[in-house]
Amino acid sequence: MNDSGENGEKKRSRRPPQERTTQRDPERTRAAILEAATREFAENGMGGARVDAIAERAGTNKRMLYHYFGDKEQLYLRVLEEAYVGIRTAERALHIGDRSPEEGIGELALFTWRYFLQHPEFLSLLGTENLHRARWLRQSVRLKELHSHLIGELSQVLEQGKKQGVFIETADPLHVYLTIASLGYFYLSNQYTLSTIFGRDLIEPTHLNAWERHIVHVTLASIKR
Amino acid sequence: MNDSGENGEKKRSRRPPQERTTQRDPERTRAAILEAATREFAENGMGGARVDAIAERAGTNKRMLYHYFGDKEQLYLRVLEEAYVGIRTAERALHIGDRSPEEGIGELALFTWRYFLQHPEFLSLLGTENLHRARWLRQSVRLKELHSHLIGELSQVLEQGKKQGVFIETADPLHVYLTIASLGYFYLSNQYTLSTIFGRDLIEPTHLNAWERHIVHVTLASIKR
DNA sequence: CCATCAAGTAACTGTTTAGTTACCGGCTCG
DNA sequence: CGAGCCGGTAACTAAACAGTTACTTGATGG
Repeated sequence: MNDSGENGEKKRSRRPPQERTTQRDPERTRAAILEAATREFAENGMGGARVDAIAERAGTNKRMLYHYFGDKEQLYLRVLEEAYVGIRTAERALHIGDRSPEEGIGELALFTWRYFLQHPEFLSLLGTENLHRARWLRQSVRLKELHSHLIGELSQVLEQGKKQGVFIETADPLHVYLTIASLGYFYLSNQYTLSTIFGRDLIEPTHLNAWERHIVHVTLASIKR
Repeated sequence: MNDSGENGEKKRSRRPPQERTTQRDPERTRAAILEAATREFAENGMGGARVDAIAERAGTNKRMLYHYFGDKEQLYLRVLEEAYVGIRTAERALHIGDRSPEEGIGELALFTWRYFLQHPEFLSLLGTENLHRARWLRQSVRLKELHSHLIGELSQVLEQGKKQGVFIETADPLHVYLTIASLGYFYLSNQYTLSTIFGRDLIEPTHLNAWERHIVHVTLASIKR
């Protein structure tokens, strides 16, 4: 490229002042990148996210990002994995089997709705990943076993309800979970187009509360005898 | 097709042979661009879609695309508008008020599910548009009035059902539509991540049929007295 | 007390991309 | 018939982008 020439004894003096309080902290830098990447990917999708923007948001630069995560795709996969771990971990803490079957299902529905409401970035990441037909998620080994627990626990609650005669015999655990997730996901992730075409602001607290009650009502109505 | 002589007398001769059967047809070119754009935007989102790819898919080139549609954003909005017009037009042809209220709602649920199933590009476009918080749809004037008809007709059917004593008094038209749309949208648009994490191929005909029955069952169970 | 290594910075590079320009040729209407 | 318009082509350009390189700084164990 270029050598010293005029301005100094060293080979290349590209270095400006550097005012930054440079406290070194690998863990913090790593975490900052992950959090910044979560927001950037959630807001812009995989294709729209900018590596420069992630580095800037994290208060660091691209070099560190590539150092810790390899490349954009690997960083994205880490973000996605962490998002799944987040919801499944919170879900486990519910212990839906501790109450009556009806209460247990109602509680799972409430939890799912509220988690979606408080974590819009999770919904957004799911949307992006599905646009790409789970291209990155499929490569993840960590995620597969994380979900058998959910279906297992839900299955037990349903069985108990059937024995007690409160649930119909055809109730299926996967269907029940998909019903709950559908009603929460669609309402929130599509709120912008829906609010526009129907001329009603779906994110208003009144409407949010009404939909919360609706989800519990629909879920239970579909499995009660 | 080909000119004569030396071909070097003009100022600048950038022109290679040109073998194409150049039949001029503005309407066809326009339609081809729109269809190609629909596929490209659906597959890659607004950020991931490539203008060059659209032109190539349409069997034309970028110049024509900019000539007919202005720029990438305007083309995208046209694609989105056409997609909405498509589903709402097909929906109107149903005339859900012609049968019994229960049959009418069931039919709307079936129609919506099957339309989603046959038009994956529509679901994908909705996802992209919501990622961007309806940024482009909000600019559309054409779309607003298109949706009042749907809610109006649905409202009438529900009222009739309430009078006949088959539906509960609290049934709300927007909620009923959102329920139907939720169950179809989530299952299909998230099929890739869901199939991956639950280890079950949701697109298999057996599962599709089961979910179709489930949607009708849930919808009616949630409003029947 | 210095050799070494990890954390960090910013400028650079090759490629891709949206959008533009220079040019071509068939059809129609005066 | 011929002028000019409109549908069409391909090469060009400026900007943006993912990923790399050249280099600096601070801490620490021998």
